[in-house]
Amino acid sequence: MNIGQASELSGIPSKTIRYYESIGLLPAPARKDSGYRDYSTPEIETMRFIQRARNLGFAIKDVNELLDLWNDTHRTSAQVKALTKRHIDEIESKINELESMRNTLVTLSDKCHGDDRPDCPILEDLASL
Amino acid sequence: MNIGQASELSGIPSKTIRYYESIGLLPAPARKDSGYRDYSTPEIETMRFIQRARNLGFAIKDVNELLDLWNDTHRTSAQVKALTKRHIDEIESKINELESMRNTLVTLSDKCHGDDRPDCPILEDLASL
DNA sequence: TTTGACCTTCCAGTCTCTAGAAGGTTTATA
DNA sequence: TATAAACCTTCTAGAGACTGGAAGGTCAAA
Repeated sequence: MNIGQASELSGIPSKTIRYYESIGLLPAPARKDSGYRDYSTPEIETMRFIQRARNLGFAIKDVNELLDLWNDTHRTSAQVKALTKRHIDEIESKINELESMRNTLVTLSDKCHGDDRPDCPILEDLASL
Repeated sequence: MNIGQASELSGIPSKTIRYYESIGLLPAPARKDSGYRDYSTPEIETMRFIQRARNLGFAIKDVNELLDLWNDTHRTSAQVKALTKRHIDEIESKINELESMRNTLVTLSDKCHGDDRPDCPILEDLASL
């Protein structure tokens, strides 16, 4: 099948499929006489795997590792769990950082009149007058 | 003062100060005979303003707007508050996205033995068998 | 046959820096 | 005074993960 249909079935835009191929995340598919890429079902499965992993926030490098583990019958579930734990830890530290920002911003915002007057605690805090 | 000291006082790396200048976030400072950049106190204040805004997650474009508002005596606090609210909304949607990822990952991870066996609900979910 | 929807490659841009190269200047020490 | 160390300069390229656009080839239907 053409890249357009592969895109629809996998949920990955055609451009991104080509990009994934260019960085080696996806193997180069067969080509038709026209030069068009020609995908088959197992390749679509791989794309869906990639798409789900990306939706869970795994970096491309991690997705690559997950694909390797997926294809390795000698993998241990400990390996997968360790990779996932690392990722969870990263997500949680990002959440904490964002929550801290949000708390500061909400506190400042609540103190700001938000009317026609120029005085504003948000700017004052940034300038730390 | 030299860029090194400006960097220490503002908390912004020298390289980043030059980068901010190159994109017009910071005005080009005076130069000494040697060609070295020569900063004075008000410029450090601007840098600190920028650094605090960046630490609160404002994008460069937003920092630029905040600087303009800071320097505009005819600004209204409503303008600042609106910009801040936009930013808070963005942060909250990122937090929600990350929390949703984390919840899924934790659920899957909890079901994974994490031992020497190869079977793993995390991979199974990604492959959606 | 021609139109429109596909497909191809390649280059550039996004965002916010950061590393490194190659070289000039200043300061401190031997 | 010589020289080494610590600064500073500009420039280019790379990170991560795409996305847009240009210029052109292919295919299916009217």
